Amino acid sequence: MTSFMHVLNANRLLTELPAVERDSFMAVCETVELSFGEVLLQPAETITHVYFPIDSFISLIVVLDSDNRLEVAMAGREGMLGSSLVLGIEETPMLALVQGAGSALRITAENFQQLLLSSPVLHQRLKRYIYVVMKQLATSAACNHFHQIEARLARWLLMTQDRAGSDQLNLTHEFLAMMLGVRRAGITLAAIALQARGLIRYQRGTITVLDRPGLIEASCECYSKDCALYAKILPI
Amino acid sequence: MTSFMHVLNANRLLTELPAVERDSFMAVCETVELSFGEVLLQPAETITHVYFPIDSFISLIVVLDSDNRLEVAMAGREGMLGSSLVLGIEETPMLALVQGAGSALRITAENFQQLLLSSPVLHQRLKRYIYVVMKQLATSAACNHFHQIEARLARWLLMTQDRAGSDQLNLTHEFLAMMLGVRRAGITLAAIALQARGLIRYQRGTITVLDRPGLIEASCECYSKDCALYAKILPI
DNA sequence: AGCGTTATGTACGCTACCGTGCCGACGCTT
DNA sequence: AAGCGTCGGCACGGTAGCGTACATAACGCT
Repeated sequence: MTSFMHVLNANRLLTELPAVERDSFMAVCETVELSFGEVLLQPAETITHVYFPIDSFISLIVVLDSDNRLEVAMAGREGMLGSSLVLGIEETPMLALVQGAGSALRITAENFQQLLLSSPVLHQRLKRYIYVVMKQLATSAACNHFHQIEARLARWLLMTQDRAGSDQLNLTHEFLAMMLGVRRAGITLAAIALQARGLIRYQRGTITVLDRPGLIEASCECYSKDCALYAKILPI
Repeated sequence: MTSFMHVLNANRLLTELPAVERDSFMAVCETVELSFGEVLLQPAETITHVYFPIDSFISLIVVLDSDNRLEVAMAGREGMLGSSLVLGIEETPMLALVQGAGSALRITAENFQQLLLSSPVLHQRLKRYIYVVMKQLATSAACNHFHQIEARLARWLLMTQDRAGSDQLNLTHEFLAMMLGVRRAGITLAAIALQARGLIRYQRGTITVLDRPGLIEASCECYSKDCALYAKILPI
C-alpha cells in the first residue's frame, strides 16, 4: 500500500489528492509497462484507457498526411494521455506514441469518467492541466514557425530529459527529425553545432546532455516559458 | 423577447439550449458592439468578461516577442472568447483582437461561472468547443509549419469569410502578413497568384472572394478538416 | 487641384532548409 | 572474422521565404 501510494505520487497530477479521492483512484487503476515505439492511440480513435505516466513518457503527434507529421506535445510524469475525456469527448485528437519506455497508471475510460464525478479535486486539477496543454499547443505553433532547428532541438532535448529523468537519451537523428518535422540531415547539422559547443555528446542512437544550463541558453525561450506556465497553473 | 432569442440563436454555441438555461443566460448577458482593432484581452491578463460573437469575430494571437506573432485561432459566431473560464482558469492564454466589427453577447466572468453551475447543457457544449479548439491548435501548428503561404492564405480567407458572412473582406496585405506570421511582400505575391487564378479580387484594403470552391481547392486540406471537425463535435 | 498618407508592386541579395543520394563507420549477428 | 543493417556525415543543386528598400498608385483631406 505504501509503495502504491509512492507510485501514485509519482505522477504530478495525482499528488495532493485527498484520501477519499486517492482511494477511489487506487481502486480502479492498474500499473502497466509501456515499451518504446508502442502506439497507444491512433488519431480520431476512441479512447479506451487513460494513462498517467510514472517514468514513461508519450509523444502526441499531429499527422497531416503520410509525409508530414509533427510532435506538438509530450506527456510524462507531469501529464496524462486521454485528457479529452475530461471534456466529455471520447475521441483522441492525435497519435500517441510511447517515446520513453517505463510504467504508467492506467484506467478504463468508463471508470475514469465515473471517477471524475466523485473526485472534484482531481477533476479540477485535470481541467487546469488541459489549460496548460492548450497554451503549450498555441505557443508550439508559433515556436515551430519562427524558431530555428538548433534552438528547437535544444528545447526538445530539455523537455525529453525532464521526462526521462536521465541525461542519457536513446534517440536517433532520424527519430528527432520526425519529431521536429524536418530532414534528418537538418538534425545532424544542429546536433553537430550543439556538440561543438560542448552542450551534448552523442554516438549511434544515444545523446548525452553535458551542459544543461548551456542547453537552456541555446534553446528558445519557449522551454522556460513552458516550465513557468506549468509551475504557475499546477503548483507542486 | 423574440428578437433577443434571435440574437441568442445567432451564436452557434447558444442554440438549442433548453428554455431554463436560455432564460438564465438572457438574465445576465448584454449586447455590446465590438470595433475593428479593439484589444479585448492581453496575454496572461485576467478575464473579466466572456464574449459570444454574433456578427463580429475575434483573432487569437500568440505573441512570442515584439517581432514574432502568429494568429492561431479565430472565434466568430461559432465560438467564444474566454473559454479558459470553463476550465476554471481566470487568465487568458493569448492576445484577443477584434478582427471583424459587429455585435457580441457579453457576460461578466463571475456571472458566467455561476451560469455554468446551473446550465449543464451549455457547460457540456462549451467543453466540446474547447476540444475543437485544442484539436485546431494542434493542426494549425503543423499547418503553419508545412504548408506554403499561398495555401495558408487561401485557408485564412475562407475562415474569415465564414465568420464575416460576406464575400467582401476589409483587409490589407500588412494585416494578413501579421496574421500568418510572414512578410508583407510574401502576402502580396500569394495574393497576386490567387487573383491571377481568378479566385479573389482586391484593391486597397478590400479583398473579394470570387470563387469559393476554387479557393477551397487552392487551400490546404486543413480548412475542410477544421469544418468537418466542428460539424462532428458540435452539430447543428 | 494639390498634398500627405497609406496600400501595393517589385527588386536585391541572403539564409534556412529542402530532397536526394552516397559513403563510411559502428555494432550486432552468425 | 565476416557480413549486414543501421546510423551519422556530407555534398549537391534547388526553393521558399527573409530583410530591406524603393517606386508607384490609390485614396482622403483641405
